[in-house]
Amino acid sequence: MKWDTLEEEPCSLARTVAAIGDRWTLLILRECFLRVRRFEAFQSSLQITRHLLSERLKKLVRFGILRRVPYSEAPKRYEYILTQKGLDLYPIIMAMVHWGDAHMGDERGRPLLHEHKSCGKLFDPVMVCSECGEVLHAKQVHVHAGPGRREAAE
Amino acid sequence: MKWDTLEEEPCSLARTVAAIGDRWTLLILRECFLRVRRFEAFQSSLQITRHLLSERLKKLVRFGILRRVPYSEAPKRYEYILTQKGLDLYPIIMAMVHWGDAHMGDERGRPLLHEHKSCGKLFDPVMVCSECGEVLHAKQVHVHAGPGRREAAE
DNA sequence: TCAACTTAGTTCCTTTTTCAGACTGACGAC
DNA sequence: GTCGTCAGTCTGAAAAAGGAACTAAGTTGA
Repeated sequence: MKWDTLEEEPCSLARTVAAIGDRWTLLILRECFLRVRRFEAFQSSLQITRHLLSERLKKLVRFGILRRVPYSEAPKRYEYILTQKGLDLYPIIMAMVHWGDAHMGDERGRPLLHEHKSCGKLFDPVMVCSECGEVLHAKQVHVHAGPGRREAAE
Repeated sequence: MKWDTLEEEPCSLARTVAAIGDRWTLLILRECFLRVRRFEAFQSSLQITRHLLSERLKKLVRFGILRRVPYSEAPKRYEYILTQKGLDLYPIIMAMVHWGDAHMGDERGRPLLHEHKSCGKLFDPVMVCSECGEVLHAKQVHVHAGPGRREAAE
């Protein structure tokens, strides 16, 4: 498969993978949600090579997930800020954190705890059905081909 | 960063990324949730090289996400089935599919539609707070260092 | 004024991964 | 006995990632 055509596949997972489906990109996004915004800050907290960081940030900007915003005119300096499209990745990141908490933990306990400001409690993210509000399980879901799949098949 | 030490980082996202954070692994998991189980079936639907497929399946088995189960004794043939740990990845996959639907779509419409068997409706997955049931947004969440982070810092 | 520092990258070379495709081995069917 | 199926392994070439030095523009401080 050619990774540059992945985003045109008639599969939303493949398209998401095209945008954020590699190790560094996911770790960069973690930092974004922890309010890291600047090149040097990403580099030193992730120990990613400057080359790759530069490339990945460009890609995230190209996909409209980050915005490159000047914060200083002279010298020209930019920071990288999540767009709404980027903020919408939050459920993905939280789902991954939650799975890691549940299945990849060690005896030391959770690395991070999450507090919901609205209710003031420590919480876990739970995925529910938009229609009935019940917790979702893989076996309770039936998949149908949608219009985008049927057209692609023609 | 050395990818083989990623799973020991005091960060649940990093540990999840260590297990499933690459392009092929995510696509293989998509197939698993679409009930694909056999080597040849993965290979032909993904067009992944046999070498990589073999490697990725081994890794998923090593992490306890898939189980390699014989379905024929002579000749010895195996299929790969999601364990509970693997099934628990469902919210991650669904969150990615949903984001792709919302932000990476084209004029043809959604590739797949999801029906919730319990309520019979087409739905979107929504992430809510386990404590109050409200929809989660990044800005409504405050992060604290947990025991696993504090010990790692010592 | 000049050296040192900061920030955001780019360049160059080496090492590691991935890719494409051929090959293996055990069996079953014809 | 040869063709087909399934689940892989092997190999050499191409692409991606890693490591470290370098650039460029401005700032600070002595």
